Amino acid sequence: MPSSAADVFPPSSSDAPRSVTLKDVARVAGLSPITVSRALSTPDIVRPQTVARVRAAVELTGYIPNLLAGGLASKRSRLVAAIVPQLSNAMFAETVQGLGDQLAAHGYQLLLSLSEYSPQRESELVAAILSRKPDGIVLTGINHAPETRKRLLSASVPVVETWDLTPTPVDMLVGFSHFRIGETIARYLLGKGYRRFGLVWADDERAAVRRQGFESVLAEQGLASPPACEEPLPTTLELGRRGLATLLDSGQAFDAIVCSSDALAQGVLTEARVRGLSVPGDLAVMGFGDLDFAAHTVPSISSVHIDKRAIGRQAADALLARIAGRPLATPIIDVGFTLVARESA
Amino acid sequence: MPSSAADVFPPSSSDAPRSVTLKDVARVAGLSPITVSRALSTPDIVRPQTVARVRAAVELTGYIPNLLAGGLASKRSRLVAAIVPQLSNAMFAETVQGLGDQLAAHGYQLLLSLSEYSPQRESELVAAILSRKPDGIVLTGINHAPETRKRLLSASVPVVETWDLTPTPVDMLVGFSHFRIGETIARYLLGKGYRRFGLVWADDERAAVRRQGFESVLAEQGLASPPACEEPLPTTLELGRRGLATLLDSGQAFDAIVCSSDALAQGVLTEARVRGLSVPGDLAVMGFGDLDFAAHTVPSISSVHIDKRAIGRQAADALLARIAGRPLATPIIDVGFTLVARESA
DNA sequence: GACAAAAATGATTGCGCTATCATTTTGGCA
DNA sequence: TGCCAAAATGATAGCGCAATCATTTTTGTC
Repeated sequence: MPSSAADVFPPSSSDAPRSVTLKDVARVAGLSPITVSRALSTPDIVRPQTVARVRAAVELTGYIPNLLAGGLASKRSRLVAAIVPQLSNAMFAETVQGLGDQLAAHGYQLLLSLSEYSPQRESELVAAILSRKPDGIVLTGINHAPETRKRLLSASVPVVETWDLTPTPVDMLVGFSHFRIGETIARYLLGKGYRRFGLVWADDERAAVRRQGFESVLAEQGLASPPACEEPLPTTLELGRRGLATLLDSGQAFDAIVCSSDALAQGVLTEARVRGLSVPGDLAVMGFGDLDFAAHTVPSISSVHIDKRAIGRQAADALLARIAGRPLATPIIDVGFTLVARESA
Repeated sequence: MPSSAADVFPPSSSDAPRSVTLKDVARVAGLSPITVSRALSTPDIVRPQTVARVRAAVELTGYIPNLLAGGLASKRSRLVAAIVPQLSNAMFAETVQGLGDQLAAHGYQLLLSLSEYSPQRESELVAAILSRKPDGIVLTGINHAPETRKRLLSASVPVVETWDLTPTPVDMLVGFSHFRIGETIARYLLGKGYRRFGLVWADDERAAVRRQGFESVLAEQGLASPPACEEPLPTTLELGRRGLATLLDSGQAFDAIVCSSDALAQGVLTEARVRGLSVPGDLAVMGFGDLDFAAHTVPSISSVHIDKRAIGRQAADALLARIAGRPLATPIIDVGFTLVARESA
């Protein structure tokens, strides 16, 4: 039962009690504000009994520090910002989870923005993010608007690019080579004797690089680029089904379908079953990402494993090290990948 | 190829050029800082030609406002914080996506924290969040530590609880009734003639309420609480398979398996197929959440549709209205649910 | 117990911005 | 043209905290 409208008017400004500040705590504790500040942020340089007095006063007053003020004064915001294309994509959701967990474990908070795969949008987001003076920034991918790069550099804030690999990151990088994944998949499938490939592929930049890697190996063997069905993002089981349907209905013959994601592969598996095609007997299927279901479908999906969560965790570690002034062994971390051969290919 | 260690030492503080401030822009534009501030935040009360001069100076200097300072002075941070249990759970990822999109469209940024389903952790996160002086807070669920509620109220910040329903929210609420979902599922399945139920159920608080709703209807019909296999979070296809296996191996007979999520249902479907059980012929299967794949598996999964993204969007709208001082029609928004009958049950 | 060194605490100042109030400029109208 | 109200711009102060430097207290040593 909704309450009356009167209940939901905003509180008038007068009834918002002025919030408790350091000064209030100091008064209650009988100390100077700066000592209270130290007792809370660097208790090791304050006498234990003083710290105890401060703790008691904090408890009594219900004091919650104001990080806007603290950040302004100290130039450290304890905030890390991340931009990912979408959260609807389980891959990035995992990375954000890893990033968030690791940051929280070190007292940092996460400011999250979604770029929807648009460099233009990313550029605006970076500007908005920089206004919060984050201690670090995590980006997805390595292709940014020129403006983005310029802004990041002039802000001289630690940056980690993720989910891709380049010798020339803006600053630091935690990722892997999509091109090599494409090559690896091609060699694996060729090695198993497959020759008539079909692609069910998402329309994204990193998937495109995997495709280049894949086709480069085919080219070496004198094989032409295979027919492909391109799908929008985010990839789903439905799109995978439709992708296979489109390929098969084109009248061409295939012995292996390569997908740019496990969700697509699951759809291909489903459509194949509906059409009475056995996998991998009639048709092999290859996925990418090794999502949680890949190992447990029937048949299980051969895929490429990426430690999605570790990307987030290591990005956090790289930033935290840089913030703490610890030197990094290397600014470029290649988390690698593993082709996981299962039943489907 | 990693560069040498020397490349990755943190920059010394001396080479970080002092960043451009409002004062710098004012000097370049030949105006006072406060006029520049107005030209940027409330251009309608500044002469167009003055705004243009400011714009030019901003462009020239590459000025990026400092929202820490702005927020401290104005008591408005343009920040909204959200706490969800996990991002690995596609349900919450969708809600966060909806929330983030809507906030971004109105110039707000999202501070995201993960509680891992722990009220204790949630309580700590709320304290940490309040230090950033967010203009609004979005929580998942309605059961919070007493400390949490106290902190939120004394901060007098707009709050939206989500994903559940209660007549007594902390402030505002956007959700739906889990109990009624349980009842609805029970009535639907009883109506189709199923009587020998088995549950594959996640160990979470809201799922538990759906189960109560389900069992309450069974009790009305004089039916006992069905056998259940409890699974940890997040739910996966694998856990669904294992759940059905456990139930069947217990030697009992079932005509319908009810799952607390679509991922579990997909696993049950898979395990049933492996065991040669036809769905819904030998065994009906019911999911929850209507994830993207539910409509496209074979057989398709009967489920309960929740507009996950709308929860985020409407939570954002409620906060934005409150922040803008607009009265809300009601502080409690029930987004409802729809049982979607498909092939599996 | 006297002294220096070290540890603990305090006073002042400024981070960069906006609220508030004061002043100047502009434009409309007789 | 002159006057007044309205519009535009400016000066001042303060948001809450920590960096910096100054002062007081404690500790250890002979």
